[in-house]
Amino acid sequence: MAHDDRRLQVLRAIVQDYVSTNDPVGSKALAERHDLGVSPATIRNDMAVLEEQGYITQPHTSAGRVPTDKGYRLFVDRLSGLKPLSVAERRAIERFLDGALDLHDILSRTVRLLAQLTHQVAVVQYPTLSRSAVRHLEVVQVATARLLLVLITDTGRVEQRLVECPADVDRDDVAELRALLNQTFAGAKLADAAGLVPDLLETAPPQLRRLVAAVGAVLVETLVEPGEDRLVVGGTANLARVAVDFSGSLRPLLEALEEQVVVLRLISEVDTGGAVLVRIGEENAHEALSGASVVSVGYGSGDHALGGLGIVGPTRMDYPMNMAAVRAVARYVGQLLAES
Amino acid sequence: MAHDDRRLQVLRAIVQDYVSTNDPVGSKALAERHDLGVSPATIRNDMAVLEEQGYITQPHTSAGRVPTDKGYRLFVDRLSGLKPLSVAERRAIERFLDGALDLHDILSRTVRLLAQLTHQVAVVQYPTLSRSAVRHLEVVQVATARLLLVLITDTGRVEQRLVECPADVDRDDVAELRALLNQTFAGAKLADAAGLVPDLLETAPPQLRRLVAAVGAVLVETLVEPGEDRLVVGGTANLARVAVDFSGSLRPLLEALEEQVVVLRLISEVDTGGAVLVRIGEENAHEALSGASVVSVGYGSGDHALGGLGIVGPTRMDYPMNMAAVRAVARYVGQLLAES
DNA sequence: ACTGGCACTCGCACGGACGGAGTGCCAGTC
DNA sequence: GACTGGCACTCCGTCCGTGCGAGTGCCAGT
Repeated sequence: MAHDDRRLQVLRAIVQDYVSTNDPVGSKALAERHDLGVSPATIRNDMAVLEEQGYITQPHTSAGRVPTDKGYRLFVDRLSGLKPLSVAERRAIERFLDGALDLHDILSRTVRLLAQLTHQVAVVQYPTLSRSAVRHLEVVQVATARLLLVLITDTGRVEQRLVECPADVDRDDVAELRALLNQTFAGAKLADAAGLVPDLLETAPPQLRRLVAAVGAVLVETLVEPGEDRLVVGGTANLARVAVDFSGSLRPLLEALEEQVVVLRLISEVDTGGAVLVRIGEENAHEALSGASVVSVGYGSGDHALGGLGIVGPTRMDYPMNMAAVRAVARYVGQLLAES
Repeated sequence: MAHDDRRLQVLRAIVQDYVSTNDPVGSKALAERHDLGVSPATIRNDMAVLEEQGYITQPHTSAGRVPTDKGYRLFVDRLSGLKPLSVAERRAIERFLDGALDLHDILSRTVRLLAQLTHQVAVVQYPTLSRSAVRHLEVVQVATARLLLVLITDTGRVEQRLVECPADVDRDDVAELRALLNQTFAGAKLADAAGLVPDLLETAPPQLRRLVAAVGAVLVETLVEPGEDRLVVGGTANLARVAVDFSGSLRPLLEALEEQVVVLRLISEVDTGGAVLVRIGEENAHEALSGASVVSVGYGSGDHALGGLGIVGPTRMDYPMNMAAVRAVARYVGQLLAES
């Protein structure tokens, strides 16, 4: 119907204006700035309906309208695509990320890049261990009864753990252990690797048994423990700029970012195949994020995701732009990790 | 002289009161809360002198007095010691740091601990490479003409670099290279290690020459490049609590923390033997820190420092407490790193 | 050298008035 | 039936004037 359609245009216009001006938007201003082809009075009627349906609200009687979470949701789902990045922005992505030295460098550049592109807080998750594969296992003897186990994955991540051995360890045994470990695990997905440990125990030569048991235990712990999933956070300075959107108190949000609970949101979406996920305001279960939106997407090489990255900002944000930026950066990072 | 002495007591009282209340402190309140043994009128005279000398100032006529940077400096240098930590605080340090898994874990725990103890932003520098020694060098062949060089230091830091080789590499050569590298570098201070590369080139068997040259180049780069000095920052949420001290705008400070220029301040003091360094307000050359103070100290095992750690907060902070906390944490971290 | 008293200065909180932006509703028009 | 112009109303934000309280500087007295 003609009405419904125009009403959605009105909603879109409200979201766009409100995002750019931060002022509740009134019917008159709307009629002036957008070619809706109707008078303010008509727009007022549409607004009344939109308000009744819960898409917009008034901060107080006789103020302009402001989108609700539900309004942003509709806007994101049906009223906006992804705003294509400018050439300058695309070039910035390449310039920023090329020449990274190692994994940590890639991720910290990514987070700075995202923060700069979107002017929001950027969050990047380290590649999940379980989705990558073992490239190499290294064993270094650091004391007579102490080994350092270093796990190198095909995503360039390096994990290290100290292993306390039950007894003094022979040099030759270390070499043999190293060979045995690599023979067993090289190329295995980390998710599967833990399951190989029992086999390893069986096939190990007798004199290595106890050693393998100790190392195996630590290895399993390293492989399955997802608590160590690290996060890189950047751009918190951008929060100061939009402090007004958070009713003055940045505290809970900063705390949440440090607690790294946000990562749970980022993680819970890796299965979707490359779609950008937007969580708006109250949709974020966590209370500290009730005034914030999270735009996230999984990155990875090829079909499976290695981790998530995204941004956190006020619900009043430029969704089309941010969604495009997040997706573009994720794609580029995915490529980069596939190469190295 | 009696006057001078009492004037300093007055300054100390002003700093203490102002730090705890955040209100400009007046002569009457001062006389009530402290046993200075004189009347408010006398205190007023002292205050007038202190103001003339530049130790305190009035926000506006007929308000109380507030310490200047110079006033805080005098307070720190001559009027306060380090407030001993409570038993609970000491215990918290142990509880927090014991059981750390690896270097990154130690440092991120440290930064959280410091932030929690001081209620300020905490900053910890990764151990400087040049001060630590090589524990092990690992070479992993990741493609026919591509090696991954992993450097493990005695402080538990792991650095990794890809090496592009001039030609395909033989498996046996990799093993020989590994042995050669460890034989040459094991135990060497990283600062000295770069100097050993030429020797290595001379003594290497002929068939390894080209390989050693490629690896050596990357190794030198890794050893001398101090730009990679990483920083762990935490407790930024604490800034929100003291936002009022920064005239409302946290922006520059947050930006400075992200730019990691603060590390320069932290680094520039490692030579001093364990003394806590305090930089107050304008003493920090960087403009964004003009309203902030930095309390820092070097940490390390034994005589030489491995890196710096400290806190950043408003000039209006509890210096005795924060200095004590920073020193205690640095000592504990130093011990911890010496053990592992 | 210190003290009590006193006049003076300001900043700040309170409160009323005002203007403006925006709304809802209604009668009129195409 | 959908849209429009007009109108009365509401309410927020701002401005301004006032009063109060805290604090000071100075001075005369002990």
